Amino acid sequence: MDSKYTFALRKIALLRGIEDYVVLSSRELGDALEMSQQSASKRILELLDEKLIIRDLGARKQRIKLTQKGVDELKQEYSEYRRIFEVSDQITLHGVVSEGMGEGGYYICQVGYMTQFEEKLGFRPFEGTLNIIVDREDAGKLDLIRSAPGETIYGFTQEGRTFGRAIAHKAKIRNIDCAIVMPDRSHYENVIEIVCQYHLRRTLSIGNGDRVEIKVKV
Amino acid sequence: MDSKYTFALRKIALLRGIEDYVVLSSRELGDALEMSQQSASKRILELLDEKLIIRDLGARKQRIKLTQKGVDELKQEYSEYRRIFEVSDQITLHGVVSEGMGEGGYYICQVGYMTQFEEKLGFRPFEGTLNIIVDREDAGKLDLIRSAPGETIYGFTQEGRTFGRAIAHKAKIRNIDCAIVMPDRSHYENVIEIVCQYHLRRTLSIGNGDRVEIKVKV
DNA sequence: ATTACTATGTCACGAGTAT
DNA sequence: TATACTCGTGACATAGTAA
Repeated sequence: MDSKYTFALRKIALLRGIEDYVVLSSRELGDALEMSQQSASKRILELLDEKLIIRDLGARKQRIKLTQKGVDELKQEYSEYRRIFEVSDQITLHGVVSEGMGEGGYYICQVGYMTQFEEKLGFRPFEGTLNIIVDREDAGKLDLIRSAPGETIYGFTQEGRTFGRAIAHKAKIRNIDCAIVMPDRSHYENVIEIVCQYHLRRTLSIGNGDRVEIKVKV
Repeated sequence: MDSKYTFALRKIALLRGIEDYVVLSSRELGDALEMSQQSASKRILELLDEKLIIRDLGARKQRIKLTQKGVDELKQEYSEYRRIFEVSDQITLHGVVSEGMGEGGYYICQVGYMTQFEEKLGFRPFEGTLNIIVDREDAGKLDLIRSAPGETIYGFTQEGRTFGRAIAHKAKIRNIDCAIVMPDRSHYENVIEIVCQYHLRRTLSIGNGDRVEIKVKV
């Protein structure tokens, strides 16, 4: 990706062009990018061509908004910066214990997953997962974790049913070894599932609504 | 600052060129930047010219390292990304209460400061500051706070002595209004000073070594 | 006021090559 | 092997201007 494009995208994003359309004339963008109105206009056309932004060209003023592709492009650069400046090899997530839908438990019990967990994480998980709703302010850390390699848990098919690929990241909760398991496809959710050798609710005496801290290795 | 320069700086930083010299041939940099060896060589000369990197040109291999100016340039872009993706209007700092040197208390008692605090923060500070050693993982948040406007507390001269300018950022500690006060010149320290209407150690029953959370408005 | 086309000038890129 | 020079080509920025 050309750095000229992300530079322009970043300036548009700073004007809140991620959440919604933002009124932005080519002159204003030119001022922000320290270039002429003509060049800014051309840059906008290029960004449109690359499908990094979409535009609502009204009679008098155009309104601009980043596409998902544009947002993803910026998130990738943001991840690079985090890798540069957050040198620590662990990321601390804060959140609260949630009921969850019990689904995770059903999935991880599948022998196709279990053997991989034992092999790649070094423990055989308790047959259930602990769901954590991660604090809004830590949502960015989830992207950072998603961009880390982790342990790949391969998918498989059993009795005609498909079980998808997942990525496990080794972690600790109150100094107990565990792992957070994320579906392969980025979900952009703020709920994570934790697998652990022990029954965490009982072992740590925690229940729904309790605040917890998870240290994820990256 | 040209986006081409920060793009190159970022790639060098990802190779750990912030902490120490990194062996990096012009061909390798060219590969990382998706450009020719010749252009990468030219880019290196430009970065040297702008004093964004320094180089140790050995007989066979050159070693490259970012200068402070180069690091600052990247930090500024990083702050922009944080402003984009950490949309919350408050930043939560974690840290532990520290003894401090008692200096802060002497400074803020000066009437030249006190009147400004009353006017700009809406309370008359208790005559002393609470020092917090901010967790290493939250160090980046301090940069983000420094890049926010805050309330400027002007310097003055009294009895031949100069009292410098400072920036106050409104904050809350356990839901009590307070403010963190930072010297104008970036110190890159991880200790912050908190001023508050009340004697925080007594009001909150906290002492040296206790963990606290401060929510700073930005 | 806008956006964006065309013409023109500048400079960035890379091939070839010297060191 | 390296780095980095010269130089031809073209991509990119801007001025002028149309719509």
